[in-house]
Amino acid sequence: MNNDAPGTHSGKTTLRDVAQATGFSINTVSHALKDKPDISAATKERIRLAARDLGYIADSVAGSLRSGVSRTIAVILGDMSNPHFGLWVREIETSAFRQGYSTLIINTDEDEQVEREAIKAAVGKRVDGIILCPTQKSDCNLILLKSISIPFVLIGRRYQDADLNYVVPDDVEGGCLAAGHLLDRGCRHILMLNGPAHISSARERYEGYCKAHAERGLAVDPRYLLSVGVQSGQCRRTVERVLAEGLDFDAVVAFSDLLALETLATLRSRPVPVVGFDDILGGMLLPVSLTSVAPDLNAVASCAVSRLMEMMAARQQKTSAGQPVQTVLPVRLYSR
Amino acid sequence: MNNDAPGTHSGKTTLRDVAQATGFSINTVSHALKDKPDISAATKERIRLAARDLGYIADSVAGSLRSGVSRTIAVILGDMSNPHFGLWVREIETSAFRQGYSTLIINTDEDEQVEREAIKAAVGKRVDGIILCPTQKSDCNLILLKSISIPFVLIGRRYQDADLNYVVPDDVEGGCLAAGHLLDRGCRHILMLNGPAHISSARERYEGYCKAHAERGLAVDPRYLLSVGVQSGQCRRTVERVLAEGLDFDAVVAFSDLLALETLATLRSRPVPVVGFDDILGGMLLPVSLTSVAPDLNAVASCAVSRLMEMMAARQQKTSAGQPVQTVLPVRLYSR
DNA sequence: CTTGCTTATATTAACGTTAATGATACGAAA
DNA sequence: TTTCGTATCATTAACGTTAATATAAGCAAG
Repeated sequence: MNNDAPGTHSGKTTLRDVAQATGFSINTVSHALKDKPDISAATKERIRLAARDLGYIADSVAGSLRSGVSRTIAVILGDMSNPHFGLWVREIETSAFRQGYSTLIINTDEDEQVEREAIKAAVGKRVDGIILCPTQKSDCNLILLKSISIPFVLIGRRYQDADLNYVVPDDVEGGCLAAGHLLDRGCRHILMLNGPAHISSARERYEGYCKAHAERGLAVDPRYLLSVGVQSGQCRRTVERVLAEGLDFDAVVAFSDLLALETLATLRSRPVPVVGFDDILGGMLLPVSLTSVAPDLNAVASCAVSRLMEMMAARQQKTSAGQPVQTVLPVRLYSR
Repeated sequence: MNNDAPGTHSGKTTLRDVAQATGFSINTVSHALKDKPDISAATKERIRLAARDLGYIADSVAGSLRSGVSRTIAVILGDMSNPHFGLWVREIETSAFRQGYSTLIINTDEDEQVEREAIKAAVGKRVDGIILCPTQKSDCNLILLKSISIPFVLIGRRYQDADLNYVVPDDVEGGCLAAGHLLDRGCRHILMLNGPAHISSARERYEGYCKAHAERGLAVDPRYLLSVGVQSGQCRRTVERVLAEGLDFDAVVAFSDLLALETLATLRSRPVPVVGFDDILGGMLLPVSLTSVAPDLNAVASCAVSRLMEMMAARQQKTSAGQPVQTVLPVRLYSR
């Protein structure tokens, strides 16, 4: 026991202070507060009391440096103020916090360069795992991420890569449900206001859209596929352009509920059925009705967290993380 | 130069690896990569190249431990999936990231105990600053926060405490604007579906509500003040109860746009004017119209970040943070 | 009565970085 | 020539924790 220390101590309480106060060694204090089995119950109690009295808060930065684990995860995605992503982040953070993990959030604004910096920032912060909704503008950030040996799970978007872990909704089925719903109501010219083609979910939803037509022996007119930026206002302009060009449509499938609602707002006068995605109205109670295709958003998020936790645990125990897990969650059509 | 190292190296690239590769000392490499002035340009360039080739990513955990700054801030609030908070977090994160800071987000669900753990987690992670929207159920977490010498800024809610730094909208004026707008339209029995009374913004908005009446020589009937939990569905029940009880009202001021929209949905049949707060529809384009009182939400968030940055800078330079800054941002009434 | 095992604690070293300080060489000024 | 500053780089120590290892005491078994 040689905690020879300067009498007074300026800053915050450290293990050393608690050690001095109790007469135990720093290591014993550390083990006691971590509830390790090799400390007697009486000692643990004494130390815990002293720590509480001194207002000790463990410095997890120092702990991380030594142990190599930070109990922090990073969530990297386009824009968390988008309700759809916001719900994910909320669920991820809550779930992680309950398991003793902190959550670092980074918005990429769908910018690949920002995404790259975000990944580097997360790695530098020594996060134990990353949940990423990739921009998918190219796969070079994916390559970067794979080159670093940090567990990560993709959410909402995926690559054709058997090594990856991801959790996505069944977007093919989703597109099929959305288009099928409208086709079965007699619509024959369904405008698809889709997301950018580099995003897997956009491609897959269009695939489902085509499938729904094919299943009913109907042809797909490619003129009805339009790509819309996700920024607000983009949709209104696109719809107005379509109207001006005189392309005739009797229904709309939109890439998100936000776009769907914007479409409804733009088409206010003419009552065209619109189907969106993500069911963001499910949690609220609004004076609008909207049909929407969605998975259980919370399930997607918590599934991603679970898988990431498994991978992080495996890594810590130096066991293999096992086979990649690729989860495709079922979607439903909601009428609100 | 004695970077005697084992030939091969398992894990990630560290300063030592770059030092070995270039023949410089670890310290020189560190200084070069941090662009300190005491390294020659040629050396900096050589080191930068080597670092890039080796895929070096600085370990900010180690850096934080040594330097005492983590370049991380924490945002602690009720529920970031609430659009109003989501916009704040989004703005805070983006603004912080641009200035080289990472953002830790913690949802308290308005639970005081969780808030306490959140603060401790943030302190343990050695964040340089905290932006907090306090639950205000009591002020014991505020006392905790003040006892730790970490800069923090309150956002959206405040205490009567001259020592605190906060950024809030002008809620008194907001309540006054909302009620005044309805009074001027001839409404005389304005139901106020307010937030819980322990929240400062709820109290202040009611103060404004009363002020608007007083300014017009009208009395306020306290039966028209109702407190509503912020969880979804609460509002519907409250409104239905009011209707059942036969309390007569000809307008509604709701504590948030979400509550306002829920009220509109509940009152669908009877067209009662409703005013909300936060103008969350401002960024979207929805097929609903809603009158709302709000500050510039992004301004609130970026103002909080600016002030926090100032305080963190002052702390780092060991200068005083100066007088507390208490910002009350103007609000406007928007008709969407 | 020793040997060996278990329990409870202490000691040592290390994580990767940066602050503080040291050292060297070179050129300018005395 | 000597001295001293300056520019450039190296060395040392420290941040606070935890893994690994050592030590001591107590007790059971041979």
